[in-house]
Amino acid sequence: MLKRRFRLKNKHEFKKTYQNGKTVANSYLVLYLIENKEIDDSKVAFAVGKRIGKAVVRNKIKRILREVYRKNMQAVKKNHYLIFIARAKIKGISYVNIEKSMLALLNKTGLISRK
RNA sequence: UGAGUAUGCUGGGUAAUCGCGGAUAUAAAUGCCGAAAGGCUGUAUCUGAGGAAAGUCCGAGCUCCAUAGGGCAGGGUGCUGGGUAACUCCCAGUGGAGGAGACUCCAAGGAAAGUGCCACAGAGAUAUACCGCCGAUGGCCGUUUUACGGCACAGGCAAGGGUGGAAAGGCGAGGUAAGAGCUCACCAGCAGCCAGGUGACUGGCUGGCUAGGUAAACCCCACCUGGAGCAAGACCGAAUAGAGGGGCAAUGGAACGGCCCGUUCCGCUCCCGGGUAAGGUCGCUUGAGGUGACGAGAGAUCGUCAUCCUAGAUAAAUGAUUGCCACCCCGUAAGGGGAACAGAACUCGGCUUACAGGCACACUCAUGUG
Repeated sequence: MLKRRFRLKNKHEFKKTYQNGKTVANSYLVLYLIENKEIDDSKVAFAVGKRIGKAVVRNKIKRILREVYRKNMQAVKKNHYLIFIARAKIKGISYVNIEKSMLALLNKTGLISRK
């Protein structure tokens, strides 16, 4: 899990990101993204809807997403709000594939430099 | 040994690295963010999901609405006794149903208060006569004429057939023209009395002879029952503008689960200086609490003493990776694979549903051996 200051928490932050943010997606994830120069770091949130599965399944996916983000957050550019939304296909996907999927989205938007 | 019945428990262990929530301690700055409330960092130690955390189906605590009030309506429960804070739960019994048995299951008050319904079939479903039986009595006819035979007209019957889940207790004997509780024995059912039991009820005796089912159909009877819920609710709190307390008067409106009562508010006036949204803090975990011993009880459960403190998040922490041991599967082996149902959200007591494995104890039936 990330520390609190790297998490997106308030309603207005969510609202702003959903309404004004850019969107990119692949088959497992959707990413909402907006730049905010008022903050020093980037803030992130993960949404896993009820369509994905029962509580145990959803928790598991959230935790994997957080873990993947945590490992790669050094490379992510600052001053952004990010929201990752899990899509139905993500069920049963391994840690490695989720990591690939997330990195692909971050590359696409230029938030991290391609290795 | 096999098949089964019932009860209780368990729901991998251990170690390492990286990471997160909470508590405590400590350090750094008269620091940073914010209007304020409040929050932010490092280190150390401790601690961090379940038996169902689930479904949200019952019952409570707690909070606010009036102190939760009265009547009606509505809703719930429904054999007996006990347990409990309470229950629709639990325990022990009674009655009924099922099973060879251990044992299991039951929404188990009232159908002679009333009403409704009982499809199809069938003549008829609280009511009948289709087939049928009889035709003693009365009628008609015949003859060998105070009697007998015939007809099946009046009429009698409900035994048999047939229909049905169910056809006016069952079965046998007597009885009769044929029949019928018409009479009798036994059985079932009903009422009364006696005995036993706290009671549901059980046993016996006597009597009159018969009363269909259905109340998770309306209904009757007895008992219980106010509403909303932690997004309850309390507090802190910019902008903007409102709200709280006391007194007064009259009729309308609104609110308090539906209606009636009842209560409160809306009006005027005086006083006070405070209140709302986003946001934040509290509520928030010490409780009908766990564990052990002893005692009471048939049991549910209760009492006494000792001891322990065991998640409190809020776009919501318990994750990722790996080693060893244990378990299951595949394989001669090296080795490979697997591990259920499922994630706290105010807290308890239950119920229900889901569930890979494993353990303990009691009992029943069958078979074998001694």
